[in-house]
This record gives sequence, C-alpha cells and structure tokens, in this order.
Amino acid sequence: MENTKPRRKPSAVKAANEDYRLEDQVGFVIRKASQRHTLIFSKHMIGELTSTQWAALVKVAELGPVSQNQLGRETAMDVATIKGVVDRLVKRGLVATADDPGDGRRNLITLTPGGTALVGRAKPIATAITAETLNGLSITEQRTLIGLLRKIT
Amino acid sequence: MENTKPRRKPSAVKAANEDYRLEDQVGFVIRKASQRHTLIFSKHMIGELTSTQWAALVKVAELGPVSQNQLGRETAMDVATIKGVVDRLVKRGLVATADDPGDGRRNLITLTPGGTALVGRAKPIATAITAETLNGLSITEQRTLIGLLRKIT
DNA sequence: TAATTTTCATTCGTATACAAATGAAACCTT
DNA sequence: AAGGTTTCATTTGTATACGAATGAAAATTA
Repeated sequence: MENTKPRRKPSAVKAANEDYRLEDQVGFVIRKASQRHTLIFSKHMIGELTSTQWAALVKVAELGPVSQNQLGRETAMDVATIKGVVDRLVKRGLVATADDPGDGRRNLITLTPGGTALVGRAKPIATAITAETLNGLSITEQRTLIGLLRKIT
Repeated sequence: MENTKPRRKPSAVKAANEDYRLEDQVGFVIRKASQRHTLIFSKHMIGELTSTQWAALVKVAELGPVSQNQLGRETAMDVATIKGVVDRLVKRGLVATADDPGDGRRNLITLTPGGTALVGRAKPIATAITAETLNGLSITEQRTLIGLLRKIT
C-alpha cells in the first residue's frame, strides 16, 4: 500500500529549511554599504579625519559653541562615543573645550582656527565623497535611497 | 562712483558657505539606519547574539565547515574582525574549530549541536527583525531600498 | 626543484558604538 | 528651601571595524 500521508512539496521543504539568505537582509546590505562608504571616505578625506570626526567637526562649524552631549545628539552619537571623538579632535587642535559660564555641567566645544580652516577645505571633498558613494545611481535613485533610509530611521 | 565689481548673489554666497548639510549625506543616513537596525536586533534576538555573530553563525549553518577567512569573506568581515567573532562564538560553545587535514594553514569552523539548535530557533526571529526594521515601507519600497543599497556596494 | 608569490591566521594599534553605573550640577515641584 | 528628577560628563566593559605587520604553509612560476 502506498503512503498517503500528506507531505509538503520539495520546494516548500527547501523554503522551510533554507529560505533565510543573509544577503537579502537589510541589516547586511546596510553594513556592506556602510563599509564601502567608509572606504571611499578614508581614501579621499584630508587631515586624517574619519567620517564621524568630520560629522562632529562640521556640526560645530554649523552650530557654533555646543555642549558635548548636544553635539552627540546632533551627530547621532552616544555620550561615550562623542566623548572619544571630541577628545581626539581636541588632541589634534581642531576643537577646543571651555566651561559653560552659565551651566557648570556643560563643556562647550568650539572650533579652533585650524579646525575652521580644515572644515573649509574639507567641505568640497565631503561633497565629492557623497557623490562617489552614490555614483552608480541616477539623481532620482539617489533621492529615493536617501528618502527610504530616512523613512526607516 | 558706484562699485561695479561683479558679485555673487546673496543666495549664491549662502550656498557656497552653508550648502553642506550633514543630514543629507548618504554616509550619515546609512549610519542612522544602521543604528536603528542594531537596536531592533538586540531587542529581539536570543542567545545574546549580535548581528555580526548571527551572520557568521547562519553562514556556517548554510555552508558547513568553512575556513575562518572564507567565513569572513562570506560575511563581509575583515580577518581581524572575523577572528574576534569566531573566538567569541567558540567561547560560548556555538561553533568549534579544527585543523583542516588537507591544508595546514586553515582553521575549519563547524557548528556545534548547540549552535545548530540556536540557529533553528533564531531564524524566524531574524526574519522578524528584518521585517520590523523595514516596517514603515511598502513591499515595493523594501525591495527598492535593498536593491539600491546593493547597487552602491 | 628552487625561488617567488599568495593565502591563512594571528597580533597590534586605533576608532567607533553602546549599555550601565557614577557623581556633580541644574531644574522642578511642592 | 528641601527633595526628587533630569541633565551632563565621565568611566568601565564588551563588541565591531580596519590598516598594517608577521610567520607559516601552500600554490605558482621560473
């Protein structure tokens, strides 16, 4: 007598066992895209700046004197992370810190003349880095990508 | 006598000085998206697995015994990074290493029974994590996003 | 086969990234 | 003003991430 017990089709079995592909997960493709961006960034940027250091520097340039934690929030960095970033920028003389006269807890970060000069020279480079990172995409696709990434953030 | 020297319009001056917005740069939005994904991942994943540890584990499950460097390439990790990841997985008993009998340089990584069991339980969770990360997007947008990220990688 | 090149794994150093704990200062409420 | 809460900065610990250097083993080439 033949076996009449219902079975899944082979394709369904395969799906149940193997239908998780790392390459198809957002987390993985985001990580890969981030790696490529980091590579492009370090290839072009001047002053030994990392992309996070650049983010902090250009934010201080935009905002003027800011507290360290505020700067962290503006650049999406944890308090511990922004501390390390600021420390390294201070050590290189690109920013300086001062006690906030109005608030004894705050550490005001300001650009030094050297930091200001570097921001000026680095801005066009940073723009070019963004362009190179996106250079396989049409203008429309570039806007779509950034829009979708913002939407999931 | 009036000054007839040509000048840029105020809007052009402003563009030259301020038209670099951190929030509009791909690198920045990728970093923010990555942060949100990491948060969702750690909120749901079991076994104290990070997303990189999960990537390594599920790749070993897919490929069977692999050398450490090969595993690194498959999961987009540097040799130094994959070393640390594998070391931590070994320490927790999820994978084991053995000398490759055919190649004295290679370190073969295999799943332990505990690792196999964890992969089985974690797969649906990993799928849910991807879904939650993308949950503001339509199916079409999800595919578009992943496609565009792949295109710049 | 001998010499060269490549691959593999390890190690070192630096830089994010984040959770959690801490103490000081400011704020807020009563 | 006192007490509770929040904010700020720091510190500790763990985990990626990557460049660069190293020695051993394999593969290639002369």
